[in-house]
Amino acid sequence: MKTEQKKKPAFRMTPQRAGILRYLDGNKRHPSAEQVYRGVAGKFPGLSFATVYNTLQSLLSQGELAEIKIDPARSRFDPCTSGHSHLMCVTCGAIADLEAPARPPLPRRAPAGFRILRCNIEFYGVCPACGKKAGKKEKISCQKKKKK
Amino acid sequence: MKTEQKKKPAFRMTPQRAGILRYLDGNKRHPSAEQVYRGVAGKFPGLSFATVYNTLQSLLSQGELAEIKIDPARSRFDPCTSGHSHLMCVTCGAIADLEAPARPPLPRRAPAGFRILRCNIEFYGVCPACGKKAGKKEKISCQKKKKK
DNA sequence: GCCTTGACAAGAATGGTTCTTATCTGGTAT
DNA sequence: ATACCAGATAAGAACCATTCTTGTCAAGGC
Repeated sequence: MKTEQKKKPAFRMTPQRAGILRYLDGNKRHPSAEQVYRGVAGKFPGLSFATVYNTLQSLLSQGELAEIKIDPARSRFDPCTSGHSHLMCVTCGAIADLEAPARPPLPRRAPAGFRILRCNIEFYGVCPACGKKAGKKEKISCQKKKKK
Repeated sequence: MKTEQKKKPAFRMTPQRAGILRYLDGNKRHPSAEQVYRGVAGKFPGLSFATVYNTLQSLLSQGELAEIKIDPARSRFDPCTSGHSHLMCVTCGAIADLEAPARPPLPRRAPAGFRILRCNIEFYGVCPACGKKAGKKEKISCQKKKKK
């Protein structure tokens, strides 16, 4: 029996995955799955959405990638998993990093018997570019545009 | 002209809306749209999902209702809009209130030019009931079951 | 060189939410 | 009272991000 020594055939590197990894590496834009797909599909014309999702899931479960749940419309991903928090522009959807990890302020009184595991903190605001635009046009509601 | 004195024909009370309001009033279960639908449809057999969503949207824009974004699979709603934060059981999806508003720890260094508007804090954990079950069966992953 | 295992592409399926269309209703002005 | 009109409703289609299915393919171990 050699069951325990072949425990890691899990992640096989393929051209598609290499492309996805290259796209994500050092990427500070917090892309959505579709952005990853579009960013990589240029070099891999046959790339499938399923491949992107599968690869992202693999990376998530390996801890190589973080899923950011700040955008109500879709998941965004961050190759930097250092547990920082994020700030999203409610107008254009851009996401910025906040270096302060926003120390989880554990609630003073948790409901009896509840065991708290983790907490998410997300900040929302207006980015410099959108703030400038809004300043000019006084009031603008570009919420309708969905940023991909 | 009496244009300015007819400024509020906006929200017309109807039996369906009354039913939805009655269902929500004092409801501490943080129901999803579907739960609202099912809770009210008993008394209004012809009730449409669109009516539920429309009514919830009206209440949201009037500030009579809060949308809770703690559940990744669907929106949940809270008739109590007092700005408290929430704690969700990752196993069964139950949501509890945390009375401490979890004082928003504004980040020390916001990215230059960003104007911060608001922040969300959500807590995740295991509720007493699920904690007890998990204690018995040692390790259980009932994540697959989607609580409606 | 087989054979198992994981990866891939393509597209269907899922599920929550929104939109569309036609109909209905209640209040207002006539 | 009656016609009219804005808003509400029902029914279901549409939408969109994500997941699942199916069949095919390739790499590594034997």
